[in-house]
Amino acid sequence: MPDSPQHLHDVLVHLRRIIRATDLQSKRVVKACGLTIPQIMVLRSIEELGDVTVRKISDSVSLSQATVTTILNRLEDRKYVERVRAQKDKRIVNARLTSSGMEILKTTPPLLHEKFIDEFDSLEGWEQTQVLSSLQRIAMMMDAENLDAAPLLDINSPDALV
Amino acid sequence: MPDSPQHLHDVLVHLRRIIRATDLQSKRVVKACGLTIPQIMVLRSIEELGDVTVRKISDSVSLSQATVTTILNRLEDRKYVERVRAQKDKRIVNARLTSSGMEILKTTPPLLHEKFIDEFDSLEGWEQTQVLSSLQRIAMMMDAENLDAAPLLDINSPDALV
DNA sequence: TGAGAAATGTTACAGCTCAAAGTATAGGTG
DNA sequence: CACCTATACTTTGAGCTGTAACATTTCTCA
Repeated sequence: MPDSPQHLHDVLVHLRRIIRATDLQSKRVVKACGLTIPQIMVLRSIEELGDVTVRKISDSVSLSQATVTTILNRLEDRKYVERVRAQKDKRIVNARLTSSGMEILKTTPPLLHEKFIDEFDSLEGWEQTQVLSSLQRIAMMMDAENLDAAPLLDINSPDALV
Repeated sequence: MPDSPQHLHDVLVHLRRIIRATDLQSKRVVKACGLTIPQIMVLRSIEELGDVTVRKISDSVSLSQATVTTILNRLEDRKYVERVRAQKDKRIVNARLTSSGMEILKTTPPLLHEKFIDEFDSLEGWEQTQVLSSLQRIAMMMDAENLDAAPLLDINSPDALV
């Protein structure tokens, strides 16, 4: 008989450790290149999507619109990003990388700690898949916005893993 | 052949979604009981450990000492917690729940979203185990402080979980 | 056409989070 | 005792994060 309350407590503990590790890694990355992880994620998102609205960035990096706005403020202050208001619909603001923005992106280190990358790489393929699918499963289960998303996923079926 | 870079990117994306979901859940909890998740975790930690030092709380909830101090400040302002300086060693501060603190703890909702709890409960035992061990694995791999911690853990053995 | 609803983004605010610097105390060694 | 180091905690500063309230613009439909 599974001890769910205990498991749920353990889930909480591990999540906290993961969140903390992420914060610590962000500090390390700042020391290495002067940008935080969220800043880099926003920059990369702009690089990948081209001129892009705040809303799209926000979806792409899983941050609220307000958070993206404040991050963009800082990036704009530092001339890594320009805001361009759309002609057609003046509500819309498009973010665009400056040349400095493109340059600085080249200097950014990996966003996951080297230790993580090494250990993840050293896992067997099926282990990587398992970790990834568990992570995805947790992300979906925690996502209270999309209440119906869960049934769609079926990565955990044993067949998919071999 | 596993596509590690892609997997690592996916790891990052899922982690961000999980962190965001945690933030959103904290806001929901605040509305329900007036306390944030970190505040509740600190209160619970004190409840569980009795009079306890800042350092021990910090270890127990995976937050830096500085963060725990600021959380304690707020909890003390609201009379949920008292600080008591130790007689023997005056550097040490022990945190203690007040009676209001004990009361408020009884009103706190679960820290994981109900949707998560339901879905987690509905998983097969082995699936819960797999999710949990993946989570633990990730937490360990991300923990750059304890470089040697990984080999110690053996929670993955099936016996421990059934 | 004109009022209200909807969409896009920003601002205000409160709280979380860390590292680094600072304060106070304790312990050890000459 | 005097100094030096280590420990426990707090303060400071900067950034992240969300919600709610706001301004602006666009859309809808009567």
